[in-house]
Amino acid sequence: MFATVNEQMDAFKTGSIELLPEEELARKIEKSIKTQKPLNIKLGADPSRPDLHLGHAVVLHKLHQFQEFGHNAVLIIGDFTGMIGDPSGKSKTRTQLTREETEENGKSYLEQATIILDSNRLSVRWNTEWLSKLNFFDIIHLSSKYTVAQLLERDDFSKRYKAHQPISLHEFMYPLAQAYDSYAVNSDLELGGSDQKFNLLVGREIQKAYGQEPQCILTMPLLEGTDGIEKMSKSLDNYIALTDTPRDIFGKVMSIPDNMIVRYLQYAALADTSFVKQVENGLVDGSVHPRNAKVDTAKRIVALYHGEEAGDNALLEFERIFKNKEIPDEIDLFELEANLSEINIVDLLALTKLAPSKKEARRLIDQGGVSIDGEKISDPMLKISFVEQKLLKVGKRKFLNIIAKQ
RNA sequence: GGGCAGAUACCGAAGCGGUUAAACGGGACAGACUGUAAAUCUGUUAGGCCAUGCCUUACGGAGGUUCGAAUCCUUCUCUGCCCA
Repeated sequence: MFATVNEQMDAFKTGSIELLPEEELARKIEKSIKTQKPLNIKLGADPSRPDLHLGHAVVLHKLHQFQEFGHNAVLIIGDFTGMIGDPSGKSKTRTQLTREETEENGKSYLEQATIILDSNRLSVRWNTEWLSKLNFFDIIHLSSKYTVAQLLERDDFSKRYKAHQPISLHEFMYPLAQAYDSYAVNSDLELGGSDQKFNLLVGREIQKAYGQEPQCILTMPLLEGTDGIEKMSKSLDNYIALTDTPRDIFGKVMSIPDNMIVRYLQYAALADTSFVKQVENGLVDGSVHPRNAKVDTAKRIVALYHGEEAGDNALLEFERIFKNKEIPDEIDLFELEANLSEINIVDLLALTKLAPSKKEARRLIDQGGVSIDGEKISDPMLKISFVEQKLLKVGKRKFLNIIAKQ
């Protein structure tokens, strides 16, 4: 049933940043082989952002790998902790969510996570189950196991502290709550992004304090967003969502800076280590053109979520639009009310939401970003009849067919 | 409990009585260029209109002083620092 200790260790370490402590995990794996009992691999899900993207996928794929080796994935939906708000990596206090929001987001998270995870070897736990039962005494008891100085060691806390920025007490409780989760599910190993290292380590301390064998921790890199600088996140709008269309995934990957190609190839496309090396070297010595490497990476990522064929199609579509400046395969149709047989171009842009306001619409026209059936529009007062269907194009990638209802 | 400092557009940050829809940087958007939605360069970046101009909102909230305030005063909310 299980692969050897060495095989597992090598596989798990691949692509990770830190695995601590290694010998301890080796021992756990050994024991699991001997007793034929899978390990509990914990991953905490933050339900404050319900849209999963390729950044989350890095960790989810790693968790999936554990599943493939026969281990038990324990996905914790932080519906309770979501109401606290994880301060990790944030310079500001996070907004707290309501019960309803976390519940809904948690469900949506789960749906998206199972795009990657094998739902057969997955147990899903909502941490309200145990955290909501703790009374004030329990909480004080829990907090007595950790010190303020220890908490202030955490990078983002100490930065905020030094910069005289507020840190609310409840934020201090977050790592403890997350650590308690590890105890509650008897975690053998907790996975997380590298920014989670501190929280994961607190888990070890708390497990020990509660008389449980401490978990190992495995951290994965934080994938940069499409801007190539900040980590991928929804709030920075530099993300590629798991549920994005093939066309969007492809296009967004093409928009990453060239120096991100290798990283995306490794962590988003999950290419073999040897192949990644090969491309990396090729880019350095010039034998691989960055555009081609990027196209390949984009194709692989699309294929990962939508299949090979979708990857190929996305490439063809991309070339058609941007290389040959043709129009895409499928364009949405917008039907104008029949009484609007003639409409002003500015009104049309606002009505179709291709421009957020009429003022913005005028600006776009000014800048030469608007065309109808390939003809650039320069007069914002222009009225157009849509008795027969026409193609409206805004910017480089917004297309919409317009026709008046009969 | 007391003293001090601060809150500016998507973000960071100037401005400290008028010519400020608010410098500058980032971001975003558009254009040019390109074997890329890379890089680079240029421009734009509150909303509305019977529009070469006009109107409405906008500098934490609410009042006030003034011909005129983001800029001065009062008060409220929030935050940091120091003292207890």
